[in-house]
Amino acid sequence: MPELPEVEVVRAGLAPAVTGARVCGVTVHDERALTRHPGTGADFEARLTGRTIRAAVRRGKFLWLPLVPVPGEEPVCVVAHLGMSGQLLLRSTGAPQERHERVRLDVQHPDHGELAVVFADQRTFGSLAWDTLVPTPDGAAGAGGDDPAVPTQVAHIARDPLDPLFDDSVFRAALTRKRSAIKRVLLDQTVVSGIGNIYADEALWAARIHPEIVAASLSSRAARRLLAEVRDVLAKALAEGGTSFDAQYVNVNGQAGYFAHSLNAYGRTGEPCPRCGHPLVRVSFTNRSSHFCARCQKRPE
DNA sequence: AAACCAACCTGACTGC
DNA sequence: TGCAGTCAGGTTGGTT
Repeated sequence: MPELPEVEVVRAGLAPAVTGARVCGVTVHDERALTRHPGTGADFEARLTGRTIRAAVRRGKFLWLPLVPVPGEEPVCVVAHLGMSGQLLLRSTGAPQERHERVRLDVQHPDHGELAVVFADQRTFGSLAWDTLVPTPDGAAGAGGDDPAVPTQVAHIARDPLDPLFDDSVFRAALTRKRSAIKRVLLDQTVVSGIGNIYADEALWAARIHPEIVAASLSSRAARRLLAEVRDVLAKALAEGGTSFDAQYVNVNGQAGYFAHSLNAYGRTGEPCPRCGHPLVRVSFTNRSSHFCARCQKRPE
């Protein structure tokens, strides 16, 4: 379930279960889930076993679990990315293996007892990895009111639009320097993080902006409107538990989100635009699809 | 430096 | 029933 709202739903579900919990066992079923881990599966298991989780933190679509420090060691964490089909599930200890289970952490929580944290991932684009925490590039606090640190793998990722320290004027200034299509810029995680194909299409539809307009050609007013719509759609989707089209995209308890019912453009090819009634179109774009209303979202001649 | 594309995977669905 | 082709929520690393 992998754009900002879905990852935040997972983070929020994970946090109370893992904060303060001790990892008493790690099982790597499939090393393809560790493509971003610097060592083998056995190395991952050995490093993590016996450690205590301090929090569950997110930036954009990345999620990480900082570990309680060991004296003399640099700050470390387990960093997770769900890719296209990754899930983090909370299960009872000893629960049967999930269909696409790749890694299992058995944890012991001082208040909640034993629990299994299962990483399942059909397409294996997601991953878990051991990583060190480094100071945030801007020196300010990381996500979730945590300390000013991010995993090295996340250092290049911009703050997301729901981060209180996201700088709107820096974002708008970046747009004026980009000659590529506005949708491509929205999907560039080094400019603004957390937005994927669904919410890019939804925000552009809401702001009445054609996805292929050159970013730099947007007026300051249009850029402000777009950012406001990005925030609005992310917040609404989060409130609805995220977007689920099938059983792949679920929270830590395996439940789907409801936002698919509220989509205005994404996946609605041929249906009438909810605003003007003109049929929505799907256009191939960057090896994926854009959905929009050609009447409401005019491309300049 | 910025922009683009192929590659990494599995599974569901469509049309012949 | 089978088989080929298409599509799916993302990121990276290499090439222009």
